[in-house]
Amino acid sequence: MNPEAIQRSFDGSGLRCTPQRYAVMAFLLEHNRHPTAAEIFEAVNRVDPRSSRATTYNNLRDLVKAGLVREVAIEGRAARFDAKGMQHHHFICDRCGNVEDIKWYDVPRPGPGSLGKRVLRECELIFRGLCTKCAPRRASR
Amino acid sequence: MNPEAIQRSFDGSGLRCTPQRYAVMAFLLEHNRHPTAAEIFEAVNRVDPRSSRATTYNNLRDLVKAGLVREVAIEGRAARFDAKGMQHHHFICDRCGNVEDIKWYDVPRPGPGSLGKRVLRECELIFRGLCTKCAPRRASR
DNA sequence: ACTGGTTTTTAGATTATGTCTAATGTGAGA
DNA sequence: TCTCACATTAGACATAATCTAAAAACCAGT
Repeated sequence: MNPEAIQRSFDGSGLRCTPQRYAVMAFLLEHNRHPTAAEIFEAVNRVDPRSSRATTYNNLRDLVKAGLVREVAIEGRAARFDAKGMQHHHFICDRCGNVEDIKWYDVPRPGPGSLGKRVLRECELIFRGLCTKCAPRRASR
Repeated sequence: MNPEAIQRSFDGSGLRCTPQRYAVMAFLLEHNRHPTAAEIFEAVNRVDPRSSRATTYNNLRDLVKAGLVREVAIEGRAARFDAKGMQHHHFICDRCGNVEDIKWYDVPRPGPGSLGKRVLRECELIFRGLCTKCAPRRASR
């Protein structure tokens, strides 16, 4: 996604394109590392303009609410963030907690019988195990 | 699951069957409400014997490590716990954060091509939307 | 029953993560 | 230019969970 596209996605969600917000989005788009809020904060502050911690959290929240970014909660660790580019599934490493993308494929939805009156918005598949780096030393945590 | 079965499942994992640990497991088994650690702590302490907060957390961790209990991380909220009885999927409410069980059905696994050298342990499906209680007032958070 | 070693529990301090507050800054439209 | 809603900020605050160090419970072997 290029700068203008980021602009446009902000416009479409009624979000101003501030330098701080732009920096967060741009960082997420050019790293599919699924960083934590703390990592994003640090990264965008290694280059100007300076952004505060509160602003980083505010912007992440706004972007998630706008549907431009996905938040991934992980047991016992900080949440991770992920620009919603192409659809994909997630692989979460038991050992290091890193999140990696798995090529998207379609998932069968539950029958209306088991959903009842619930309103389904999305449906995500999460794989767990050991990532490429951790698999060799199949250690405990 | 009856008391002896709980005993046996503890034995099988090398965990002593202490009153505090038993209380946690029994509570999880008789409520499929997916309570938070705080709720479990409060609940087991409404009846004797008293269990401390640290012990509740310790025991939950032990049970998760032993594979008897599942932990479900939820964005912006406390983790929830779930005795692993029958296999099932999870529905997480966008509005109230409650977790509900969805009848299990088999999920296609990714091809070995997209997994690479990763070691797959499990594969869970998470549905999001509004639960039965929240669907009527389809509000924002 | 006593000993020694392991596991478990405990209260409270501590850490980690994220949110809130109140003041200040910024920019788009009248 | 004025105005007002939106953004940013530093630091206080809140919440969830973990850690620490000491005491207690438990078991196996004697």
